[in-house]
Amino acid sequence: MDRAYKEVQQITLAVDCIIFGFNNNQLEVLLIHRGFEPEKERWSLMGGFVGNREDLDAAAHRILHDLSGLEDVYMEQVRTFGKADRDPYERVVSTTYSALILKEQYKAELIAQYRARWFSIDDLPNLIFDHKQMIVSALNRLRRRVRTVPIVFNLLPKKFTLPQLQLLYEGILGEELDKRNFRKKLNTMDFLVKLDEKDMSGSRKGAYYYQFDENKYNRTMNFNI
Amino acid sequence: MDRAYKEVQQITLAVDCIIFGFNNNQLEVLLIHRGFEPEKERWSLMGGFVGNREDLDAAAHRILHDLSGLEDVYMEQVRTFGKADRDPYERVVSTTYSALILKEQYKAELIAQYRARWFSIDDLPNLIFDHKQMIVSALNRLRRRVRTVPIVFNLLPKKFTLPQLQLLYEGILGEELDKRNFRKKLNTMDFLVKLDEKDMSGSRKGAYYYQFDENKYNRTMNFNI
DNA sequence: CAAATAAGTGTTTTTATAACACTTATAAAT
DNA sequence: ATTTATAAGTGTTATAAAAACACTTATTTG
Repeated sequence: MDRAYKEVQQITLAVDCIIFGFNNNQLEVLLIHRGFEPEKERWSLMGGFVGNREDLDAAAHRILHDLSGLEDVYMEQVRTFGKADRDPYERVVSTTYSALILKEQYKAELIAQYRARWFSIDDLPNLIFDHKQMIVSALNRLRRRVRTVPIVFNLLPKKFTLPQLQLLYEGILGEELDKRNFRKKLNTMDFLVKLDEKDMSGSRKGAYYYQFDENKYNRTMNFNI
Repeated sequence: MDRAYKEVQQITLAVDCIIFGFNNNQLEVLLIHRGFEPEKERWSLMGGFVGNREDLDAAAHRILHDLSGLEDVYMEQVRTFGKADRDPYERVVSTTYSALILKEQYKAELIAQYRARWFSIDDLPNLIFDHKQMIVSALNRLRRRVRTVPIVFNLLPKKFTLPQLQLLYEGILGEELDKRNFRKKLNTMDFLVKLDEKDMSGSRKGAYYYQFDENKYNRTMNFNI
């Protein structure tokens, strides 16, 4: 191939995906148990290499799709890790992307195929390279973003209850929220639709289901938790 | 060289620096008039390529130093631009870093050497590739950051006046601030030291000089404009 | 029908932000 | 010397946002 900048060295470029899910009132990350070299039998993020004619964003989506079967997932670039020795085997610069998925959408057979597992963010295994740091920075970003952008609904089924939503926020933010203040805010923002169906599984009284109404949200784009 | 991931394509990796300065109550960006191909005679950010054994952050500092003569500059990674066709000559992925420098520290001979020029952010020339977008995203980040981290002092001399500081904030944020509220906030945060020397150049009354006291700031790390 | 349990609901207090106008120190002009 | 012009400096009130706080209700189970 022709090279316009001939003297310049080239570098292997990777994408690593921090895939967040939610379960048992805990924020979780999907990790794979590497059945291949290098670093065989250790845990790592889902990653892959960027093709020479491939957009960086597209590479992230392709890798996520290959490793999770998911398409059309909300994903954001986090940051690029470029220490020369971050991968001891070869110089690899890696850009991280973070995705929020509903765990049930993740295909069980892929879990088996990649020997993947969900880990609570409070209880991560030893990870290869700088993957721990990558998760930390993605989590920090997530904690900032969830307060101003309605992305948490990617982690919940279409119908969810307010206690569920609150537990999700508490799980992500790592702090407890006041039930009344939380609901008051949601109410004033006015993008949740109350159904007249109840989830009876979590309590005797039952909790009403709600849905996120994207159109209502788009009218104001006002979001602040 | 040995390659651990043999089948993987490699990509040219660049760093582009968005160097902000402040003058005439305006936030400015340093651009170079390219005297070389490709895109000769057009304006661009200061950039360069990442060496194969070089940390990404180090590359950013090296490039900044080469093109500005500056060392020990406060610099932050902004984001990575990776569209396959962003550089029409060759596939180049570029990570942007943003720096804030005091214009007077920038060596005049380098301005000549690189045919560089400061441009007000409200009046940018046509730029190559996606450099306009890069400036926009760095500016957005800067606007968020200046409110919670004391980085503006990089754009001011050691001794500065409160009117100067306020004009700087107004220039960065692109909005006017209330003088009394602005000063009240600074006062409660308590990291500025008032000198008993006045700057008489801007008014008849003269404005007291202040200094940023990093130790005082570090005690509370409380910053919010 | 009593007990247990999580869901649901408003008001008050506190804190932060926003709005607002006059006095003062000095240099320059007369 | 006196006046004039100019930007620097200074507090209070009003409004909005965030935080603190406790009881009632619907339903299941024993």
